[in-house]
Amino acid sequence: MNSDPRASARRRATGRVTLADVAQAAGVSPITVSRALRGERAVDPELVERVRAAATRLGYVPDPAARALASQRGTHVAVLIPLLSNTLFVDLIEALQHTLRPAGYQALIGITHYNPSEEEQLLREQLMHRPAGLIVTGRSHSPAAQALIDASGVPCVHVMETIDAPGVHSVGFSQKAAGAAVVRHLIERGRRRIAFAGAQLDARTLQRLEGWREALGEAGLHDARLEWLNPAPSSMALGARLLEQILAMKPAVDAIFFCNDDLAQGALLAAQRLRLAVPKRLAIVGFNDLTGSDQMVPALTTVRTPRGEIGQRAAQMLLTLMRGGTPPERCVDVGFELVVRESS
Amino acid sequence: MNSDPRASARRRATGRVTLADVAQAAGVSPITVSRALRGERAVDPELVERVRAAATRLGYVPDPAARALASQRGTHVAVLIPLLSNTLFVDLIEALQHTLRPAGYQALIGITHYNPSEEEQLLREQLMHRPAGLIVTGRSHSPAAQALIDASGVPCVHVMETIDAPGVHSVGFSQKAAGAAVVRHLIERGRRRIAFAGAQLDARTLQRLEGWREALGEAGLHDARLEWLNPAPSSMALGARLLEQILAMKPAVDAIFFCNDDLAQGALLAAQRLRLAVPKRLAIVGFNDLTGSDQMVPALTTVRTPRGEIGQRAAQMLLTLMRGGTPPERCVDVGFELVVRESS
DNA sequence: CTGAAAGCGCTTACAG
DNA sequence: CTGAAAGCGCTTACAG
Repeated sequence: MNSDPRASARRRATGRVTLADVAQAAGVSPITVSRALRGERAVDPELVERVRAAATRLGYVPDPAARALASQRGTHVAVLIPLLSNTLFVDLIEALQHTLRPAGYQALIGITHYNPSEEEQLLREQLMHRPAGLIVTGRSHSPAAQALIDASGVPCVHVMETIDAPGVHSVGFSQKAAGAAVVRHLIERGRRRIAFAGAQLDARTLQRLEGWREALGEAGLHDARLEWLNPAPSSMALGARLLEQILAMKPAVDAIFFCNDDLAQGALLAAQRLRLAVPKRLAIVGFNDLTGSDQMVPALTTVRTPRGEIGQRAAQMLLTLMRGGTPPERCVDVGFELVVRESS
Repeated sequence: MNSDPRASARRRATGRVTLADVAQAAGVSPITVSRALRGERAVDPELVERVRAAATRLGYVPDPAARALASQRGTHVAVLIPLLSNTLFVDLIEALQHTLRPAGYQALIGITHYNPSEEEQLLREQLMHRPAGLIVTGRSHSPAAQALIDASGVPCVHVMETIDAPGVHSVGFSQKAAGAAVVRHLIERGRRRIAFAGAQLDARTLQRLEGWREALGEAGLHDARLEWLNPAPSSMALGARLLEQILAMKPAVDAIFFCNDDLAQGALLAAQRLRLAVPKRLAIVGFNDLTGSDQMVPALTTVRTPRGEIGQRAAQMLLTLMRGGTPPERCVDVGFELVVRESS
């Protein structure tokens, strides 16, 4: 409560207000200030109050670099996603930041482009910066990447898929079950020749394919020639091309399940150019319920994937892990929702 | 050149290889290692070689936190953009990272949602982390934000617009000229009642509007009732709604310039539902050449904005600034390109 | 061109 | 529940 500025806030050469300044102003030791401000360990409530007041009065702002150096742990969370051009991941990022920022963590975004070696390289870079936590899309691609994560000891949550393995934390949904749900819906509507059109062929696409296979198999409708797999990146243009290829099949298909909405949107537009009646002659279903799918003509049937909820719950789980706690569940399934519109 | 591991790399408690270890192995002082590795100041080439070799041999990795603490400057660049859901900014981010990462900088992305107070809040947070540099979309919205930037002394480059003001660095193009170019194209094609449909109403949208006004004014075709401005976020659904509203006008319009491609795409789909002949009865032009615009039926005429080049050149300019240099130009104009397709 | 000293601002054990 | 000491790993002036 000293009002002499020289005594209450003796500044360093940098002009910055430090922990020591706050300690002096509050009449306690620096370490007590540190503990009081972080809420770590038990500190006399009255002291906490005094410290808080002094910190506010002096305009104290902790230095993340000093904290990181002393604690050997940064204040940011590294987030590895395949792409930013799929709005799926944009929604995920927004949700993550929404939960992480108020807790004092910055998200550092790394884009892997679905490339295992880029993922590994990014992981190496990010880990060098000692992140407090890690969010990774799906299972790591290369064993080397997984080894890096394990060796780092940095808490990690995998998102988008449910991964039920010891020591692995994940938030997502069953991509396979979602794929199967699409097929069952189409069968219910009387479709018999249901093609699967996949691009990129990343792990999750293949899991949806697995669901497609299983559901068709159970109905006795599976035919391997109905699998159209293209490793090129997913895009509207590719969807248009896939549609044309699949239409050339004999016997004709009566439905196509595209592994992502952008493909399905492109196919819908191509169908228009070809004057192909959707859903009358051909049903089209997408995946992810991306922007614009509800605007298409006809509106696209798809699977709504709760990436907002995934981001939020993954962030919460990571927060628990970073504080040294144990999350209630190691593998959280947030489910999915089939959105039936006009195209099926 | 000591091969005794104990002597050549005496580890700290953390097990980390430090500058001191490298110094000892190379037989020089730590500060010389620091300088040799950073390429700062003149160091005897032979020593540099020895230091490099020792660092490689020991697997030395600099600690960003320690560097940040000692130098009072972080190793990351804060990037402020309005949204990630407009792929425009995704392309920008990718280009920025592509140039920044090899130079050893990490991009920290802040999303302002076109909200000045969020921008200010983010700026405050980011600045607290002492970024090495700053990338901001357009002119800062609030004077307070600009003041924060100026006071911080952190090098800053503004992107997307050309801002020709003293002390301001920018890379972009003239949004106004681009808006005018669209209008001139439509006039050339014989259109006379050309509406402007804008959403979000951010600074750059208003600059395009300015170009629209000017070009129409010069042709004696301006009519204030042709301005349709909606502050809601840009989306396909809003584009559809705007189209319907504008179609109700009397006398009828014969062209609409949408300030962003997603609006135009939505309008194109709505036109299909309404069985409105585009471009015969109505020309539609968008802006930014986003994903899918070339796939629309009819394909969308738009303005291709070189965000990849903007990102790359802005990063280079910032790199120069961060190294204490002076970029050759303070305001770089990368231009734009009218892409005439089928909808106009 | 090179180095010894001091310091950046915080936190981690270790005591009490 | 609180604190004195040491240290995290680097860089900034200041000398020479």
